[in-house]
Amino acid sequence: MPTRGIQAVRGMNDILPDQIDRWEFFEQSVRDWMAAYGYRNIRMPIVEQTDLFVRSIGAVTDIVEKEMYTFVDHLNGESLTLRPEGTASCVRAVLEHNLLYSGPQRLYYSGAMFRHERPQKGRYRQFHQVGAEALGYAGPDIDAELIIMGADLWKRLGVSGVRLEIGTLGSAESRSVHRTRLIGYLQRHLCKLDEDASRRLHSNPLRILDSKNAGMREIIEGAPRLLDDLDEDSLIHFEGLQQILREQGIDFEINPRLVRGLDYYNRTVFEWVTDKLGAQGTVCAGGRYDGLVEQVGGKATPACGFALGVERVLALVMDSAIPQTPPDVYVVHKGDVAAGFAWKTVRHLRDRGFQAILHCGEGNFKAQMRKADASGARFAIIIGDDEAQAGEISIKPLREAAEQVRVELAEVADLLKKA
RNA sequence: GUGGCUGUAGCUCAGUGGUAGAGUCCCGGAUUGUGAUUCCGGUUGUCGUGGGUUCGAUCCCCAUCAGCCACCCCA
Repeated sequence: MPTRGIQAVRGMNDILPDQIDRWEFFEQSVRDWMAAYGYRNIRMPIVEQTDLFVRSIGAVTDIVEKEMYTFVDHLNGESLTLRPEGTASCVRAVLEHNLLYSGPQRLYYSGAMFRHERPQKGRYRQFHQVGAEALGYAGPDIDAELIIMGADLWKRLGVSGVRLEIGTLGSAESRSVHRTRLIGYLQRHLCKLDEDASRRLHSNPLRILDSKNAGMREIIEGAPRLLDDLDEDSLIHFEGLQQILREQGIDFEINPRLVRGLDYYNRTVFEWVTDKLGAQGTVCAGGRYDGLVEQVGGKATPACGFALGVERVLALVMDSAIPQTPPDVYVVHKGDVAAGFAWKTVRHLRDRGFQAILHCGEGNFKAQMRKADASGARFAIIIGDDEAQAGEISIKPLREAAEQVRVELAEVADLLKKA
C-alpha cells in the first residue's frame, strides 16, 4: 500500500462503498433488534469531560491510564476525552436529563469509540460499539434479557460459533474484600510471581489467576476463590439468572475467572466469545453495574448492560447473509434529443420508486453498456434519437437470457414491476 | 508499550547492485446504436518515506511511517 501525502490516522479506517452493504445490513438489523425488545436509541456526544471516564471506568485501569485520547481545549483549558466506551456517557446523559424520573429505562446507543492501542485484527483505535443499557432494574430477569438479546442477534445476522460465558463478581463490597484477600495472598508469594503478575498485582489481580505460566500453577491453585467471598444475595441473583437461561434454552458455561477491565462492574458479567477472530475473541460483553449511577452523581440505581464490537461482529457475518442493493436500471443514451428524454425517463422511474442511474459523461453505446453491466443493474434502458422521437425506450435484461423490448415510457414501470 | 513478518501498477503479486514485469482492472478497436465471453492494441509506477554505503540502490545498512500477527489489554 504505497502512500504519500496525508493518510488516515493509524488504526482509524475508512469504510469504503464496497463494505457498506455489510454495515448497513448490520445497522438495520440492530434497529429492528433493539425495537423488538423495547430499547430506545440515545445519542451522546463523542467528546466528554475527562473526569467522567476517570471516575466511572476507574483511574487505575489500562483504558484510563494509557489508552484515552485526552487533550486540553486550548480555548478554555478544559480537559476533554474522546469516549473510549459508551456506558459512562449514557449514564451521564440519563442523569443530566432526569430520564430515570419517569421510571426504569431501556436504552441503546451505537457509534465510534476511541482507544489508543496497537492496532490488530478486530482491534482499532477508532472502532464502533453498539451498547444496550437497562437502568433501574435490579433483578436477574433483565440480565437474562440482555443475554437472550445477544443470542437473538446472532440468529438475525446468521452468525454461528459464538459461545456464552457467564460469571459473577459479587457485590462491590464482597468483590473488594476478595480483592484485598487475593492481593494479600499474592504478596506473601511475591518471590514466586512472574514479571507479568507483579505488574498486575494492583492493577488487575484477578487476571493473574488466568496466567498461562506453568511456574505459577501452584500459587494460582492455592489462591483464595472469588466464590468463597461471594455474598448471599449475589449468589441468589446468579442462581436466578442461570435458571432463566436454562428455562429459555440458552446454553452457557460458567467462567469463574471472567474479569472485567472496567471497575464499575459487579455481580453478573458475561461474554460472547468466538475462536474465529484470533486473539480478539470477545465479540460482545457486559454485566451489571449497580454502583455506577451513584458514582457519577445520581441516586443509587441498579443497572445492567452490554457493548458489542461492531467490527468484530461484522467479521463474522457471512457474505451470503448480506442483501445486495443493485440499481434497477442504468440508462444509456446517445444524442441531444435522447439525452433530454433520458432525463425524463429516470425522473419518471425514480418518482415510482425505482433506482435509476443516468449515464453521465462521454461514451459510445458500447462503453455505456459496459458501465451498465458493471453497475449491477438488472436492466439497461437504451435511448437513441429514434426512440426519443417516438417517446419510447428499449429495455434490455442484463442478468437473464431474455429479449430486449421496445415500449412506451408509460409502460416501463409496470414492466419492471412484473420482471 | 514490547516482539515477529511485510510494504513494487487501482487490486493480487513476481523480480534484479546498472532507474522494473505478469495477471486483473481501466481505455480504445474488431461490431458507424448494445454489456458480461473471444481476439487485437494501449495507459498505467517518485519500487512506503528519509538518510547512509556505492561510480550507481527498488535490491545492502540505519531510521521512520503504515499494514498484518502475537503479547499486554479489551468490544
